[in-house]
Amino acid sequence: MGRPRTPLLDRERITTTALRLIDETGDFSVPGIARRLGAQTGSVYHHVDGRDGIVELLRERVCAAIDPATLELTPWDAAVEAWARSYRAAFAAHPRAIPLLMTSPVRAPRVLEQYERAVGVLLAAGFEQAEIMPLVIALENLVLGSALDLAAPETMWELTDRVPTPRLAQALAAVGDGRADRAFEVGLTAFLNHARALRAERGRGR
Amino acid sequence: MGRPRTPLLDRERITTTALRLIDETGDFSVPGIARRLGAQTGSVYHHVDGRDGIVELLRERVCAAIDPATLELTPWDAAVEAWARSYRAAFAAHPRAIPLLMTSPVRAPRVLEQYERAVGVLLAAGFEQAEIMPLVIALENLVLGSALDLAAPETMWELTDRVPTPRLAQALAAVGDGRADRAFEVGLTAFLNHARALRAERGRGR
DNA sequence: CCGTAAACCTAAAGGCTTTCGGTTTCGGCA
DNA sequence: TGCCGAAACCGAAAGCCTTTAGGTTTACGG
Repeated sequence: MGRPRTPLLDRERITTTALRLIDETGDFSVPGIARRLGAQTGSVYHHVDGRDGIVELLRERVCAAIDPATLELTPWDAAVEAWARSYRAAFAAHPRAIPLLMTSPVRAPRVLEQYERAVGVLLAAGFEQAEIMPLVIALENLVLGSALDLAAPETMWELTDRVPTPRLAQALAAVGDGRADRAFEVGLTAFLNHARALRAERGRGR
Repeated sequence: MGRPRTPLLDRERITTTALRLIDETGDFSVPGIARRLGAQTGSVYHHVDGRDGIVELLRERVCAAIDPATLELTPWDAAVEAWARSYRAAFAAHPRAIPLLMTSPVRAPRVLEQYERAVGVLLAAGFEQAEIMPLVIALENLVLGSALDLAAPETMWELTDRVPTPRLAQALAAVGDGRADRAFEVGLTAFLNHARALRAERGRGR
């Protein structure tokens, strides 16, 4: 025992292992990570700020895949659309991590920066202060909601014979596999059209 | 010990206690329920199908507040709008329960029936099979997403001094308390406009 | 009156998160 | 070169949780 000649653990490896566990099993635990890395449970706590700290590292890792350049596109609606797509793609790469990330506050600097810049884009586009957050939140709901649906492909609704739902079953069959993606497209188009209309209205008002 | 003269536990009381625990603390546990009801932990399992069973009872209880009559309104978009509002209001009454309900499959018959009827409304309105589920899912994302934001009012984004986010902070301040509600309104309006446009397009095509 | 089912208790297994102290190794400084 | 503190791991344990199993008392139907 004692300090090993080559370190077994570091934040990088802990994050990678946690993400792998989530991709495979849908969840992670500190003992699980330690087992995979050949260490004892307690040792993990020397590198990481508890379980919640690992979740925050996961958020950073997953969100690193969001392309920051999207928010520099012009015009503003192209930026918003590209950002939303990149945002969603990042989460779609690790669907089972989404329930974990949705229900804890965002502390990750990289993510906060992105929101800061998104607000900047909408400000520059001429939206008013008070209507910006509702727009951002609505967009976030859209991204996370459809990403969550991606996490539970089949079992979102558990149709049983006890409750007859023929039309629901038929509609589900008609849309096929990519239903979460279709829902995202529907929501995104609706959002963008509405935002453009809002802005045009504001332009007329001045 | 042994069987008590007046029962301590039943599904009704277990559900109520669980919901109260969630409203107060944000979570529930089987021992917690048992303590409140003056029983032992194990006894709860005689009435309920494990912890997941309690979650499903909670879903039934929360969704019982959705007004089924909304889906009988005409025209179709009035029905959809009223349903969405009632759906959201039901969840908003117990915001802290939402994370629990979002991440487990829906088995509750009452909820499945509602979706069945919602599909029926859209079918009757003339939408095509393949586009119905995307619409329903997009609406569901909207409702649940904004309800989730309701659950974590202040701490959704944890602004720190380490990461400067002046514009985000200002936008948050500008919208004030009802930001989740505003986001819902934005999303709902966008959704309804888009759905109406889709249907009109479909009507022209025929 | 008796047997069975219901409802509760006691007990325990096994998992998880987190903390604490002990032990070994490494790196810098005299 | 020698030493000391910090870093990194182990071992152990507390305290929580979920779930199962078996024992005990009460209620009810025949």
